[in-house]
Amino acid sequence: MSDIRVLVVEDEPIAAAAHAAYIERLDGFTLAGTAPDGQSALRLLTDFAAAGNPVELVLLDMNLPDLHGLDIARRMRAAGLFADIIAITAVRELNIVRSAVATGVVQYLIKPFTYATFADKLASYRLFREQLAGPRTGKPGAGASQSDVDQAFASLRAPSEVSLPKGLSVSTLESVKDFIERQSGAVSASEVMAALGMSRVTARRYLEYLADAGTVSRAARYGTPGRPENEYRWNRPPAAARP
Amino acid sequence: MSDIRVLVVEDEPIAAAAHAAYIERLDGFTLAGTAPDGQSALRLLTDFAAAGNPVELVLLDMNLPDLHGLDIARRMRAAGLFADIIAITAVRELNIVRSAVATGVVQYLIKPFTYATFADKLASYRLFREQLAGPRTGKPGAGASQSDVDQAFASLRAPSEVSLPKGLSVSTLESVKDFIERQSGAVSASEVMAALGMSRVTARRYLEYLADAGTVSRAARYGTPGRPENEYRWNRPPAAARP
DNA sequence: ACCCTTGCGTTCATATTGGTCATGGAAGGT
DNA sequence: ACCTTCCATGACCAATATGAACGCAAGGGT
Repeated sequence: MSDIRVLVVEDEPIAAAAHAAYIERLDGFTLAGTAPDGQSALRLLTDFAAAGNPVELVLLDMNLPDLHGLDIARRMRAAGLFADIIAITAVRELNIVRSAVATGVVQYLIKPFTYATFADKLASYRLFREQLAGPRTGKPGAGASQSDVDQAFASLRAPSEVSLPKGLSVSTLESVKDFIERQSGAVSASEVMAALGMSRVTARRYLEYLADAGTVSRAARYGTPGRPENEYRWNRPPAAARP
Repeated sequence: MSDIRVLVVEDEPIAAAAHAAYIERLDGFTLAGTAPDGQSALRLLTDFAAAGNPVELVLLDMNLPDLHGLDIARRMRAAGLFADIIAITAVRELNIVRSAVATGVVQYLIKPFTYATFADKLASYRLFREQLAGPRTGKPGAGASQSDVDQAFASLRAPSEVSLPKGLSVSTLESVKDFIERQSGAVSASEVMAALGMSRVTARRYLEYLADAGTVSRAARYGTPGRPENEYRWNRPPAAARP
């Protein structure tokens, strides 16, 4: 099977270059081009399709200078462009997700994401494509059964598995991240311990990991007797993906 | 949450009546109308949307006298109609599935199907909608994390009893599901083991499958020494009214 | 200025559970 | 009656939060 042709749509040059580099690093994918805004993206897609060399997958940023990503998706469908779309966005609005799904968005990436997450999403998409191409070897083009379709859908929508350092669990990390994000100001390790019902050591270890990852920032808190306490504050996510 | 309004598009009167009856039998869904062909379906959708009472889900037969289902989906998107689509077809062509996904088809049913399959697909769609409405309690529109989106997508896929993974039996799964549903709070794998008289490995495997399918949610239980224990909670918010 | 108090950072060993592999036994087909 | 298939089980190893112990850096009293 030939490679899947990908178009990167991203207005920020740094992020666009990063995504393009990601694509070329991956096996089974080929970069068809990049576009900085919606109009040029639609023009590129139309040109490629007219040349008989259509783009099959679009990495689509939702926030573009001229058009919203959902508008681009809608115009693509109206123009008969059936490329699949992986949405990339920094706005974490859940109500957009449903509209995105309705316009044929197959994956949804929230910035900032790591390369592992990115690769995982694209790998699951490739698996989805492969399962649709030939679900069963003994059935030469006979047709698909319900379970074949189910399996293809399942591989497309399987949750990602991120690799964490030893000693940390995914669910605990999610709890801690969720708690810090809800707080308006900074939190200390003891406050996390009390709020989540975990031990001080555990809370501190996860906070330290998040500080190393850059998700939270760390500062000392003075003024109280005793050894100064570290306080952690949620960082606004940067616009670019972190590798 | 109010019911999900459904439009049935099917040219065969018998099948249309059957699907309509299915919808009305299901909890959480309301039949908005039926249409025998593509033109009337589009007109109905437009009228409902103009009346401020839009259809949220379309059961769309692929083979209609005037238009193909994919054409209807394409025109819907072009007209700005963002209703989700569950495709129903007798033609088992896999290459259509990809185009269907690109136009926002969330589920794919192959005729003939049983009522159980039908109900299962719609139940997973409803769970998807609920998770997008409020992914986590106590988070008033703060935003979604990557895992929230992943979980919503995961609930949309269909790993139901139609395609059980190897190593699981239907009867055991029913026992486990019944037990968890009866519990008010969360249960651990060990409690399921003790209550149902099965081994810990078996209990854990079924709980893990249910968590993966989105039927139950998984969380860590802290406070006790030793490795944290996973607790599983039935994932149904029917009476849990969120302020 | 010195020392004591205070509370957190840090480092282990420990207690449990999660995850995996190979085995046993039962059900159904031939 | 034999064989295949399939699911539950038991035992193993790996993983992860906890608790105690120790050290450290500030504040406050003398």
